[in-house]
Amino acid sequence: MGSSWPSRERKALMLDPKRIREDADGVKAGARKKRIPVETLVDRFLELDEKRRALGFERDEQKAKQNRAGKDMARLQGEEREKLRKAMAEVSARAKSLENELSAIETEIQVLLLRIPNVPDPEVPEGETDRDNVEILRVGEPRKFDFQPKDHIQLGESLDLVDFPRAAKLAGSRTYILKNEGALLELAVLHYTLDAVVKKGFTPMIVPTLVRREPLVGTAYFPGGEEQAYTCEKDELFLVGTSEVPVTAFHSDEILDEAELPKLYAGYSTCYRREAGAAGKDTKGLYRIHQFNKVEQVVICRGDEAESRRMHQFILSNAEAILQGLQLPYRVVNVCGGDLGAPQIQKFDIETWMPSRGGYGETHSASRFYDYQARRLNLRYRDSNGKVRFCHTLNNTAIASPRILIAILENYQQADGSVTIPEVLRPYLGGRSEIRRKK
RNA sequence: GGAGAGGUGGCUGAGUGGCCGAAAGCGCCGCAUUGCUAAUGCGGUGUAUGGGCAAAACCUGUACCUCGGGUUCGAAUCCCGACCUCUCCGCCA
Repeated sequence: MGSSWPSRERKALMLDPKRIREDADGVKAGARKKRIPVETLVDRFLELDEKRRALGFERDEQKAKQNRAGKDMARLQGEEREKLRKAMAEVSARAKSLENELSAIETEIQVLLLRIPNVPDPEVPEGETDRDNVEILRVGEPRKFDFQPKDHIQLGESLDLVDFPRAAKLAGSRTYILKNEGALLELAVLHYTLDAVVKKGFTPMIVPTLVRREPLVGTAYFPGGEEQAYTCEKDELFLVGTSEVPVTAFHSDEILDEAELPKLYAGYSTCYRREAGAAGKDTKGLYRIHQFNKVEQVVICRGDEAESRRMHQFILSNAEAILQGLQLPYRVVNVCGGDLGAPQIQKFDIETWMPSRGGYGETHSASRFYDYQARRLNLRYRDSNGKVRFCHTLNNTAIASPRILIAILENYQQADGSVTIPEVLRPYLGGRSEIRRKK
C-alpha cells in the first residue's frame, strides 16, 4: 500500500536514531516493559545504521568529485573535455550504484524505526494488562442506592433516550441512536466541556475526521493500528479514531517559534473505531461503540521533559475538573507497561464510576509522548538560541460521549425511574433539572 | 463530473542544461546613523546529514527548487508518471 508516501513520511523517525545507537539496551528494555518484542529490530537497525554511514561517506566522495569536474567541463574544449567526460562517466556510474544500495538500506531503516516503540518512563509500573494498572487517586464516593438501580440501557430505553434495535437495523452491531433528552444531553455535555477547556486557554477546533495516511503515521497509529481504522479505499482516506490525529498533525512540517508554545488545542470530532479484536467484549449499550463524539485536549510544547510533565498534570487536572463539575466519582490510574501503547512515555487513565459495572470504567486517557510523535510529524520549533528542536506532544480526553452518559444516567437516576440532570449541564438544557418518563 | 492553469527559500517572485542553495524585493537579526518614532546605509539571515572535534562556536563534504523515475559527464531548468493547489462550468448539503 501507499505508492506515494510523501518525503515527510519517508524521513519519519520515531526514537532519535542517536539514542538507539548509544543506548540500544535501554531501548530494548523499554520495549520489554511494554511487552513489545523488538530485539531483532534494534539489532538490525544498528547493523544497517553502520552500513549506511560507511556507504554514505563513499557516496558523498564520488559526488564531490563529480561536482568539481562539472565546473571544469564548462570551460574545457575538444580532446581534454572528451577525456574528462569519459572519466566522469565512470564516477557517475559508481555514485549511482552506491546511491541505489544506500536507498535500499534507508528504506529498511525507516520501516524499522517506525516499529520501535517509545521508551516508557521509569514511573510506569510493571505489568501485563489493565488489571496491573496502579491506582494513584480516588475522588468522590460511589453512591449507595436505597433502591434497585437500573443500568443505562434500562434507563435509556424506559425514558426513550436511546434506541438500540433500530440502530442495529441501520448500522449493525455496536451502534446506538440517541433521541429526545438523550440527544440533548450529549450535546450539552460536549458543549459544557468545550466551554470548560476554552476557559483554560485551549483553542477550540473542529477538524477533519477523514484524513490521509500521513497524520496517522505521524501520530503513530500507523503502522500497527490499521485494523482499528475504517478505510475509504477509493480515496485512500481513513476515519480517525480521535481528533488527536488531525489536531496533533496540524503543525506538522512546521517550525514554530518558542514564544508561541505551548499550543493548547481542543479538538472536537466524531470518532470512529472498528473495535477489531474486541469481539464479545462490552457488546451491549453505550460503552464500546463504533462511533462517538469527543472533545480532546492536545498540547504541543517545548522539547523539555519538565515542561512535558507539567503539561501532563495540567491536562489531567482539566479532565478531573470536568468530572468534578459533573460530580461524578472517579479514579486515576498509572497505566502499566503492558497496557501502554508503543508511542507513549506514560499514560494516566481516568475511570469514572459506573454503577452497572459495579466499578470504574475508563472514560479518559492522558498521554505524553515526548518527541516521539513530533519526530514522525516533523513538528519542530526554534528555541531562544535559534536552535531548531522537536516539540513534545501530549493529549487527553476532555469528554467522550456517549460513554460518559453511562455514568451520568446511572449515577443520577432516582427511585422513580427519572434522572436528575447535573447542575452544570442545566444551562445547556434550557434550565431543565430532570428527565422523566412522558405520559 | 467537464475544461484549463500551476507547484522555487518565512513570504512575493526571477531563473529554460554547468559559474544556481538559487537574483531581486519584503520580512527578520546585527551594526551604524538620527531628540523619540519613522526613514536610511552596511552586513547577516534555510533544513537535513556526514567529516574536522571531547563539545559549543567555527570550517568543510553531500543532499534538498512538490514527490518518484528517465535523458546527460552534469538537471530547479529537458522527458515520463504521481500527488497537491487554484480558476471556470456542471452538480450538490
